[in-house]
Amino acid sequence: MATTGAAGRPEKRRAITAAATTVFGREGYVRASMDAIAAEAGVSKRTVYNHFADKETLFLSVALQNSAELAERMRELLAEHLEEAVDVRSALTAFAVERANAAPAAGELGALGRAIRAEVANIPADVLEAWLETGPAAAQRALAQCLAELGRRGLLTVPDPGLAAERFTLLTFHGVAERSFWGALPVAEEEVRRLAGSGVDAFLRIHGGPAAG
Amino acid sequence: MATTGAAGRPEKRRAITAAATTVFGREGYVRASMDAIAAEAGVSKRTVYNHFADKETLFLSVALQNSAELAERMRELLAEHLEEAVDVRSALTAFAVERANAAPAAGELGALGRAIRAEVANIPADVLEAWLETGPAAAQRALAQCLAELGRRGLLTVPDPGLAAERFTLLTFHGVAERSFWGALPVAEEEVRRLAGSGVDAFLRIHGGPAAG
DNA sequence: CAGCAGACACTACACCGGGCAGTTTCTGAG
DNA sequence: CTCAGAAACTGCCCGGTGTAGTGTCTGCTG
Repeated sequence: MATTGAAGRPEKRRAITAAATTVFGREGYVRASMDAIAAEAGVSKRTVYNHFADKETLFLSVALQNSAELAERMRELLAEHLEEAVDVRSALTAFAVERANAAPAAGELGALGRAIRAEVANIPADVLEAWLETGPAAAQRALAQCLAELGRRGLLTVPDPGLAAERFTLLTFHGVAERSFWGALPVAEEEVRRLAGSGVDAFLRIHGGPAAG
Repeated sequence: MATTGAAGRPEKRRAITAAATTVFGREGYVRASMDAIAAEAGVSKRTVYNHFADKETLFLSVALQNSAELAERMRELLAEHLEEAVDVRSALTAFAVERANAAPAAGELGALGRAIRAEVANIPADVLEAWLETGPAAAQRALAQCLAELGRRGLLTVPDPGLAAERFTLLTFHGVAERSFWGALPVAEEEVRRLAGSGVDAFLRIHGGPAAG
């Protein structure tokens, strides 16, 4: 078996998960072959099966690992841009641009998310829930906390932080995600900036300053 | 041969495209098998290949056909709900709910869109562009026109119809689409209504009435 | 009758998962 | 430090399965 325990050399295991993330992200679950993953990891296919029971187990494993990394990256971006913001508009805009550039566009992290979204109907409900919880939902919670703090400091009007976070994500992020098909196609930097700016603009009309309701 | 011309009996051809839409939508491009499509159509596999050169041709063909139908359905919804609206809020809300229920959630139409989004990296650029143009982009244009008309009638403030349509779609539609993974998972009717209502609420704070900017 | 559809077998290929024998790498005892 | 032994890895193999696409003959139908 050796699906989770400390079986095998950890270094090989890491190489395998990294390779699986790359290949699953590039090809999608069905197209990705275990041979390709083994080759990408510089490891014998037999070794892959020493570490992971089967293809599905490997996929779900890297999916969960990936969602945690993605949420972590989100927390970093939040800390970098919003925690000590003074000019809310420019801080939110910078955050939105970096988020849009980092999460779906570039390799690895967001690419695997695309594979997961494509395969969602074939993922066990409990694993999917765990993925949502440690990834997207955690990211949204972190964003909500941050916005609430900005509200407390009087820079935003945030009666419902969860709702505000949802709106911010929709307005500044989903436009880019949709346009790039979650990172499958490139989106010009200029376009990202335009969408983020326009999104922040809309967001601030609803939640900006202590004047709005 | 016989990829597009009027080869074969049109009735069989329709059965094949309908079956392909169903199976591709349910299984995705890679998992869907030509045998399954032939069976679903109640037709021999040989007949499928008499009408369509290969799997990819069949997929792209139904993709384009589907996007046109989707845009048409959108125009119907717009005409039904917004063309003669008097109470903007309730009209927009009703439209948003029906759109969210129709497009991604239910079968056929939106399901194939999910397959296309999953396969986007393997679709020829010109076909993808054509799909975008006849489907999502056309739908957005129709919505923009409608919002512009509401603006002309003084019910909304719409300086840039295209931008307004983009925001409306993001706020009232993408939340549901994301939550249901573009129709792969069911979303409770109540949840749809909540998201649509909250989205319209946000939209009206930006574009509502002649007072806003 | 002419062309299209049906049924069925068939080729060619890719892939998952595992078996096996030999080799490398780590560990721990002397 | 040396060296045996265990554990992990490698490379190649094979079996089973699923699938795209084709060949071919028979039969229906306009």
